[in-house]
Formats: sequence, C-alpha cells, structure tokens
Amino acid sequence: MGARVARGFGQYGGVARAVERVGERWALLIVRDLLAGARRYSDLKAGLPRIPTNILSDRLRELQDAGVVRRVPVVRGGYELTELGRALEPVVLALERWGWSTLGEPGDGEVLTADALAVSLRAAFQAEVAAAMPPTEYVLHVGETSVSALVAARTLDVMPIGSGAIPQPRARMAAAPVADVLELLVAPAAFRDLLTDASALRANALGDGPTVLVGGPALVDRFHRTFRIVTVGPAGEAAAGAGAGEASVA
Amino acid sequence: MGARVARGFGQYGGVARAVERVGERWALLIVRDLLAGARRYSDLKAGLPRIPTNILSDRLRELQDAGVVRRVPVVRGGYELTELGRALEPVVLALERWGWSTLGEPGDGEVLTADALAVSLRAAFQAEVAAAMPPTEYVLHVGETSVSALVAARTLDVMPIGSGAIPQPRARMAAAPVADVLELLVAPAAFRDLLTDASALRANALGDGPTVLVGGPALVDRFHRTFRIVTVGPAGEAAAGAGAGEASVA
DNA sequence: CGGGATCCCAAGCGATACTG
DNA sequence: CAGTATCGCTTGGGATCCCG
Repeated sequence: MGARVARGFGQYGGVARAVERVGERWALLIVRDLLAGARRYSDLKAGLPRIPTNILSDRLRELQDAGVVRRVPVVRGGYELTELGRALEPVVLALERWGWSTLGEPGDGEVLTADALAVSLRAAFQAEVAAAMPPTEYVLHVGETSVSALVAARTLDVMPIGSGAIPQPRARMAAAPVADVLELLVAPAAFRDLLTDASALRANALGDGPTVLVGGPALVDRFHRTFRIVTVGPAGEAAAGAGAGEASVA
Repeated sequence: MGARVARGFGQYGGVARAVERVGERWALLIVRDLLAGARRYSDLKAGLPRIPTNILSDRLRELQDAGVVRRVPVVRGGYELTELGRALEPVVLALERWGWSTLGEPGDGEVLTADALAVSLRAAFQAEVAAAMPPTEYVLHVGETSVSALVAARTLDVMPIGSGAIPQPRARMAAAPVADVLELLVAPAAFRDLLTDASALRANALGDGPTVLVGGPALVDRFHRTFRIVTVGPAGEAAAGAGAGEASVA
C-alpha cells in the first residue's frame, strides 16, 4: 500500500511545501486532467495511458490527503478538484507555457489527449486580444483528439468532442450567438508551431501545415492572435541581462 | 552514475514536458535558489541542507542537459540559470503562492533560507500597489535569516544580508533615494501570517507578532499592502485528512 | 578545503495479476 | 469498473571516500 508520508525537504517555504504536496511523479498530470472537470478513475487512466494503476490509486489518495482532490459524491470512482486544487491552475498553466519552449517533435508513442489540449489552449489564450473580437468557435482536430473552443469576449470555454467524461454542469455560454466558426485539422507538431511560431501561419501550404476545414484565412489569423505561447531560446544560450523591468534579486 | 534519461510520461504537451525536465525531486528548489542569482555548489548545498551531495550533483547535470542551468565560466563550482531557466520564474512564483495556502507552522528542523525568503517576497510583491508608494527599504529578520528588500516604483530588489554568495553584477537601483526604512523582526509562522492574513497586522501586540525595530505603524501598513499572498481553502490547516465541504463552482 | 564521485540500503516506481 | 496485492527494478538518501 502506497501513499506514504511525503518526504519533506526540510524547508519552510511555499515552493518546498507545494512540491511536497503535488510534486510526486504523475501528480500534476492528474491535476491537469481534473482541471478540465470531474473525471472517473477510468477516464484518468485513459488520459494517462502510461500510468500504472497502483500509482494512480496512490496519487489520488495522497491528493485527497493534501486536500487537493475529493471524490464526487454520487459518481462511482469520480474525482474532482477541491477549491485548493483549482487554485493550482496558475501553476499548471505556467508549466504548460514553459513546457512548450522545450517541446520538440512528438516522441515515440506519445499521445495528445483532449484534456491536455484544453490546457494548452487555456495557457495560450490571450484574453485582452480576444476581448476585441466577435464571438468565435474554434474546432480543432489535433492528431487523434478533437476539441471545441468557444471564445466570447474575454472568456474561453474548451470542451472535448466525443468524450465519455462525466457530464459537466458547466453551462456552455448559452446565449452567445456564434457567427464565426473555424475548423482546423493539424498534426501535433504543426499545432505547436501554430501556437508558438508566428511564421507558421504562412507555411500553410507545407505538407504538415494546418488544413482549414471550415472558415477562411481571416479566421486562421484570428486564431493565431487569440492563442499564443511565447517561447524562449531553445538552448537558452542567449546572452544574459536585457531583462525586462521586472523584480530582480541579488 | 546518475543523470539518467528522464522517464517520460508518454504525453505530448507542455505540462508533461516541463515536469520531465524540472519535476525531479529537488530540481525546482535548486532553480528557486538560482533564481536569486548565480550560486556555487557549496552555496546550493548550504541553502538545501537536506539534499544529498550526489543528488545535487545529478540534478545540476540534468538541469544542464535540459538547458536550464549552465556553469559560470570563471567561478569555480559556479552555476547560474540560462535564459530558459530564468523563464521558469512564473512557475516558481506560482508554486510559491500556492504553497503558502498549505503552509502551517514550521516543521521539525525546517529552515528558512535567504533565497527562499527572497522568492516569497517576489511572489507576494504587488507591483501596482507599490507603484503608488514612495521608495522604501524593508529590512526583514525572519528566524535566522535576514534580507533587505528595496521597493522603488514598481520594481522590487531583494538582497540577502550577510551572505557569501557570488557577487552579482546586478546594480542595486543606484540613484533611488530611500527615505523610508522599515526593519522587522518576526518568527517564520508570524511572517506567514503577515503575508497571508490581513488581521495579523493588528495582532501586533501578541507574543509571536512582528517586532518593529525601525519605522512606524504607517510603514508596517505599507509593507502589508505591498506584499501579500492570497490563500485559498483551509488556511493554515495542514493536510486536512477529511476534506471539509467546499463550494463547487460549476 | 571545496567539489564532487562511490557505495549500500531503503523507498518509490512500474508491470502484471488479482479481487470486490 | 475500481481499485488492491505482489514483485523486481530503479531512485533517492546518507555516509564515506577521492581529487584538485
């Protein structure tokens, strides 16, 4: 039986405590998937194909002990985030943004799930830019998975397509009249370029580029401005200094 | 020999890749300390008293392989973050903020280092609030460690006091004429209350409350508005086994 | 003396099998 | 479907040892 007491770091501080609570292997990926809504044990396992079942079981218990996750009352094997768990959203989104800087081509047998895609879109979402645009629905087919992202004003609502997840009460912005719909078919690596690289827009004719199923170039451009992740130097070899006017520590 | 190939999660996504790179035990604490500036091997070990030396060695090599850390050319045993590593700052600060929600009393033999304290202050820093205040220096003695935080306009500069770290070229905001100085002596747990709890300000007369060495109540109030971390969930409650019934937002 | 490498043991992880 | 039990392998922890 797992779920041992988290080995401490001997440090009194936020980072140390946070890593003690959610730093175990697989834990943040479970949180990432639960961030998209309540999930059953089998949903989590399906979204994390490589997780051993005992580890999933251990992590869920540890996350419950940490007050991050709780069981959904009625649903058998249902789990959801507590308020404390939902407060991890900035952490997960920050990790998502950073991770894209080091994301190359999809590796051997790597999957891209709907919940991961939803987090990517939320991490890339530019609320201020979106505020100036008319309501738009973006239907994305990335690799095997499909999601629908509804943007209205400065809000984003991502919903997996064709998933058997626990029905969410999340009212999809009901009364928003969506006039503009963009539907894209794109390979995972090209999706990365789409989110991170400004020039990917122009490379539309390339073999791996996005295929527009519904909508026109103007909507592709709108997507590109609404969803963007700024990456930093690949090898990080660039010169130091030149930091923006942020807090600095000596 | 350590520094094995990071075991993958089989996922193509930012969070998964990020956790593969910096999710190993101790790695983010090393990044946290390097965020305060270049450090020598012995500095890192001193700031992380419980880290085994072989693990520190392994992590530093792995972080170099990941492009997060590089050696400082001249300094023997010196390490610093690359640009990619510095891009982890939002991740570390988000973790720091979240961690304070679950931070109770200092545990058995837990230390609070100057680098950790610096990150706490940067995570709590309210730039917009500070912009409206005159330049101020805050000297904090929390437990055994002391730092000086210089706030001018919307910038924060934290400097450890009495540390033998590698001299940083970062010019401390030179020409800022600091008229107001607040010097506080406070226990770690009371420091937590100071950052997270609005009422702690009033509990000044309590035994564990902050002791004002230099400055007046107005400056304490200014500190309290300049540095703040908003916590969620069961504040100050450590690892509640039975999750209290929290509101579920749908 | 600081910066690391080596060893050994315990604990965590992963794959599979099994049960309510 | 939702986990638990078991077992071998890999990692982390702590002490020691080595090298410049």
